[in-house]
Amino acid sequence: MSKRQKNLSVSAEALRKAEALCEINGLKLTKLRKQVLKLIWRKPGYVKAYDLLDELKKIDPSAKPPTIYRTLDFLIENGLIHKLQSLNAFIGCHHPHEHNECYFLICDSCQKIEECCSKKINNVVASTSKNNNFIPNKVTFEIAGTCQNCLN
Amino acid sequence: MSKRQKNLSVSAEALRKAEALCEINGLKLTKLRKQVLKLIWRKPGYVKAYDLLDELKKIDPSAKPPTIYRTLDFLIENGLIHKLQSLNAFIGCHHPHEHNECYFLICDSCQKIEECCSKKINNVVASTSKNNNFIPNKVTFEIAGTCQNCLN
DNA sequence: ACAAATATGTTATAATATAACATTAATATT
DNA sequence: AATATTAATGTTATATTATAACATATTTGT
Repeated sequence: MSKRQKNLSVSAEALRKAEALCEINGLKLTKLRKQVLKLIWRKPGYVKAYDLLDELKKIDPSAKPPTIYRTLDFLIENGLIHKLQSLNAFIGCHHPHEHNECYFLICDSCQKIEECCSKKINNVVASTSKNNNFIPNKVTFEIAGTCQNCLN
Repeated sequence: MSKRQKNLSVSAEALRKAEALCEINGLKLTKLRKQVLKLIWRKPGYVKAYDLLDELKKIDPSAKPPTIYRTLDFLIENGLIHKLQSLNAFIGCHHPHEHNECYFLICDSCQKIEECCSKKINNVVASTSKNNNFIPNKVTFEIAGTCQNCLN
């Protein structure tokens, strides 16, 4: 399977998951939201908001910054995508609603992102919070560095 | 000791540490850099770049965005302050150069920041990276939520 | 004293994001 | 079905965050 084919199937799978989840949860995955989600998945790595806006404009020339940012907000709130805080960028979530704590390995060299979800990390977040009498709400955990592929 | 006094002494201590470290490492803590570092420590929580710029302008009316951003870059590179990626904000480091991995508990309610450094977290970063054949460079770990004080 | 490197000054603009209000579409209520 | 309510989208304007590019000054090394 070619890279492009693989990406297409990942994207299609993500879209199906998103539709199913919105159905179940009574969320409206409108035409606009679906288009944006599709655009996000179309790129192999992460996407920047204004790049997304440029893509969207090709479909809907009247699109403007609030169009994108509102849609991103919806997708983030409902766990369909994540914001990478250290990059001001966005990326599709591979397992929406399974849980809400995701961690990222960001390759500085090839821009690829690895989404990691580990019990160990969750435990550390929980224990760190507990030790400080802190009630966690949103966790940002991003490790930038070099991926295996780029080391060679 | 009053809150203000405490803050003053924390700030003074931080400044002394910064001076000592720059001395040792052959870094130039110029007048501008020291002023900015002082302004950062003067606030109890975190600071935004343009707020800092406004403060700096009171001392030096010719200050402009690059003045602040360049100075922040120097301070970050040399471990004297941290950038909070999820807030686009800056905060002084309590233990510059002791190590470079710091984690933050950010109270959404009172804006106070707790700087946490834990072996456990370092271990998780190391093991997560290793499991993914990833060489970590910069870690962003920020937990937003509610602090003990704000729960009551 | 001179060259090179570093730091700062200055202008302009890029990149990221939101406020505020208008309109349209979907849903619920009578 | 008509109406009210809520949710989504459209639109204009502007706020916020950050950097590029080039000029000048200061410090450091030779």
